[in-house]
Amino acid sequence: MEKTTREKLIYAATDLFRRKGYSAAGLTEILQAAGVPKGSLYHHFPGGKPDLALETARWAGRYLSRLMEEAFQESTSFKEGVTRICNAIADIHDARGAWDFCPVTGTLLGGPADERFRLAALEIFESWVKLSKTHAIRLGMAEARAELQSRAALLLIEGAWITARADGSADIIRRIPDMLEA
Amino acid sequence: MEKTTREKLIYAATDLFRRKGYSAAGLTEILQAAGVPKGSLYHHFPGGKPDLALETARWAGRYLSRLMEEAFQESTSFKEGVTRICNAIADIHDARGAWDFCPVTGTLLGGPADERFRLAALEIFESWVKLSKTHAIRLGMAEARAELQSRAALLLIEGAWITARADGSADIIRRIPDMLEA
DNA sequence: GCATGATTAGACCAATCAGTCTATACCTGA
DNA sequence: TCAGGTATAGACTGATTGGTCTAATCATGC
Repeated sequence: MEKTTREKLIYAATDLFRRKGYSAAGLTEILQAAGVPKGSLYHHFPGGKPDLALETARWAGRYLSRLMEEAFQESTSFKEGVTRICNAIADIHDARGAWDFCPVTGTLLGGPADERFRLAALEIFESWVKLSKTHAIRLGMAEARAELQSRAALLLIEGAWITARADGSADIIRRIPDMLEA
Repeated sequence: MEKTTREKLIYAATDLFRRKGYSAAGLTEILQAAGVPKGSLYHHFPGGKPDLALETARWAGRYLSRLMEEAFQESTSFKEGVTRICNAIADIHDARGAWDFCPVTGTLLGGPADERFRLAALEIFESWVKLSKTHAIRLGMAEARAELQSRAALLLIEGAWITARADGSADIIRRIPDMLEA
């Protein structure tokens, strides 16, 4: 399966944005990693770097949504679902040998103080909470508690994504499930 | 009390690093905000931007440690301490009218993939956990639980710092105490 | 095989980046 | 009042930034 130019750009950008953040990741650097000339970037993303970042974050957001959906589908309790998600994210960290930002954080919130960026990030975060809450209720949790637990899970995961970078280890991510009911 | 040049630089850098992150905050911009010429910066911080960032993060780390220490001193339970801390942080957000990064995150983890940066951030985070854990035990919590709850509090606060930026509101920070025992 | 729009290719540009350097002003102690 | 170190001041530099522009190439329909 041949990757399209657009996909190459999004993959390379995802990688660099979450490793270095929006500002520190240079356009030339992304282009080089993608093996794509500058002209192609501005053909596919006329808005330049911000356009690419927005699209990249949405793509990563959908990727993680899928990961979460599968985790919950296989689970018989909310905690089991969160455990699967955390293990999966921690495994990604370990496999990369790098402790990056959450792709949404690195790409959007590390970028310019643009309202479009803020809203795109908000939309992705809220979609995750909604997904989690829906499954929590499906698995027997009361609505109010499902809401609070889902938001707590998001904060714990985002926080762990940060401190894991400082730790140089993904261990803290695997400890999240215990924190949810501590 | 006259502010020294060094202090002016650290204050301005703290402000800009947490608002835009290390990479996006330009040196010229910091200098202008501080009202200090370039020569002075390299006199006080011979290592340039990285030196300034390291010092800035440590200063902000101590500031928040003090805030936490006072919050716990005035409290009769762990939850009350966390509540005071969260309210104080949320108040800072509201007072600024901006929803910034945690100063440590923005300054150090938003910076270069330098080992010195990573270790400095780790040291600050760990000092916060230690402080919180000590007070949790003092307030009657068992050691293992004190450790876990303190780490959970750190993750929740760091995570909320991120999502508050997307929300454009500090409300989520005020909901953290409920999550700790949910 | 020719024409047309889509795509690739990369030279080029102004602006900005962190950092260097020299000159001057300031302060303190003699 | 002078000497000498400290600090301020900002012009300047080379590298890099995101973005523009034109030319070449590719694919597709006639």
